[in-house]
Amino acid sequence: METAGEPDWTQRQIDVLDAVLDLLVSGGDALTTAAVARKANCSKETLYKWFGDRDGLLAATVRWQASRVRAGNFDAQHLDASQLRESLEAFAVNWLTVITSRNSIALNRVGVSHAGSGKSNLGRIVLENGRFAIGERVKPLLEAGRANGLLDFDDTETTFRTFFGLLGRDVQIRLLLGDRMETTDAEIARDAARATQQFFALYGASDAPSVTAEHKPH
Amino acid sequence: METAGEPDWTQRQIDVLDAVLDLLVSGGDALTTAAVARKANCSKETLYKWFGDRDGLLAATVRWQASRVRAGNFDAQHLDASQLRESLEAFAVNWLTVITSRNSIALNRVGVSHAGSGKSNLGRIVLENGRFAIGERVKPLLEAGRANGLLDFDDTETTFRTFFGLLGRDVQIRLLLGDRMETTDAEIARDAARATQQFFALYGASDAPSVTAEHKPH
DNA sequence: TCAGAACCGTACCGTACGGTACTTAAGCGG
DNA sequence: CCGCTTAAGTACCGTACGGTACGGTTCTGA
Repeated sequence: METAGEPDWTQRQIDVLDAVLDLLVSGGDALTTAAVARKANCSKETLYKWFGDRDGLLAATVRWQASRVRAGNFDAQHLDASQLRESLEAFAVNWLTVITSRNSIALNRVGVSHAGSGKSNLGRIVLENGRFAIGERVKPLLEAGRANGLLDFDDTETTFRTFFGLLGRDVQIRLLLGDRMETTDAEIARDAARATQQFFALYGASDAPSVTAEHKPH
Repeated sequence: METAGEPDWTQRQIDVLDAVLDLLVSGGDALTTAAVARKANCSKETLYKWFGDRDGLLAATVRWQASRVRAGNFDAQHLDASQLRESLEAFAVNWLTVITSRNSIALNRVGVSHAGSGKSNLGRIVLENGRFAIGERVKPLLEAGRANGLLDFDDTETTFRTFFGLLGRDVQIRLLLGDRMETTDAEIARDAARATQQFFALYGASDAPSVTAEHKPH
C-alpha cells in the first residue's frame, strides 16, 4: 500500500506542496519545477533536495492532499437502521465533496497522465489514496450493517462498488474531461441521499421495511 | 456538438490515425509527431498538412475511433419487457467493452490530460463522443420503455446517469489510473446483466413483476 | 514526354523544461 | 567574530519535441 500515515513535512515543505496544488488547480500550463520554485519562493535546488525529482514532488503532493481529506470514522456497535443510513450518507457527502474539489480533479488528472506514460507509479498512488482508501473505510460499515441484519449481500467488495457507482455515476469522468458541472452543497446532499436511498432499495434486508420502502427515486 | 458524422478520411489518412492509436496504446513514452510519421511511413510535413497540428491529429483520432465503435440501434415500437431488457443489456455489454478497450483508455487519458492543461477542447471532444454519445443513444430506449409502461421515472437524464453508474461503477477511473483489471467477455456479460437487473429493480414499473422481481443481486 | 502536384525522408530551428552548479545571504553554535 | 549549514536566486546544460524547409522521388494527367 502507498497510503502512508501522516507525512512528516515541515511547514516550509507544506507550503511548497500547497504551491504545487495551487499551480495544478490553476492549470493553464503544465506544472514546471521553475514555476513551483517561483511560487513557493524557494530554489529549484531545494526542491530537488527535499523531494528527489518532479515525480517525487507530485507524489508527496498527492499524499499530502489525501492526508488532509480523510474524514472521521463511525462507531460500528449498536448500529440501527437510521444510524447506518446516516453514516453511509455522510460518507457519500464527503466523497462527493472530495472528488468534485478542484484539488482532487487536478491530482487525478496528473495520475491519469502518468499512468498513461507508463513511467512512475503516480496513478497507483492516486488510486490507493482515493478509490481504495474510501473503499476500505466504507466496507466495515457495510459489514456492520450486515451483521446487524440491516443489509443483505454476499460480497462486500461488489456491494461497495455498486454504492460507488450509484454515488459517482458519470461525475468523475465528466469533471476529469473538463465538463463544468454545477456541484453545489445542496446538489451534493441531494445526490448523496438519492444514492443511499437507491442502495438500500437494492441491498436493504427485506425484514427492515422502515428503511427500504420509502419512495421511489424520481 | 463535436460528434460529426463519418469522417471522410482517405485510406492513407486512416492508416495514420491507426498508427496514432497504436502508439497511444503501446503508451510508454508520450506521442510525438516524429513517432507517428515513422510508424505510418509518412513525413511530418504531410501530417501537418492533413491535420493542422498535433491537437488536430489527436482530435481526428478520437473521432475516428468513435465512428468505428458505434453499435446498431434498437427498434422502439412493440417493445415488451424482455426486449427492453435485452436491448439495455446489449448497450451495457457494448459500452463496457468499449470503455475497457485499450484504445478507449488511451484516448480518454489524452482527453483528461488536455482538459487539465486548458488548451484545446480535446476533453470536450472525448466527452461528446463517449459519455454523451452513449447517453443520447440509450435515452430513447428508456423513454420507449416508459411509454410502454415498463419503466417508471421522471427525468430521463437522471435515470440514465443511474444506469451509467450501476454499469461503470469504478471501472473507468481505475483503468484510467492504471489499475490492471481483468475484463474478460464473461465478466463483462455478468456485470452488464447485474447492472441491468439492478436498474430494473430501481426503475421497473411496479405493474411489471415478471421483469423487476427475479432475484436479489449477490 | 513533360509539367506539376503529392509526398517521403531528413535536416534544421526555436523553445521549453528537467536537472545541476555556483554565488550570495541569512541563521546559529561556539 | 568565525566557521558551518541551509537555502534563495540565477545561470547554465542537455535534451526532447513541435513545427518548418527542402531536396528528391513517385504519381497523374495532358
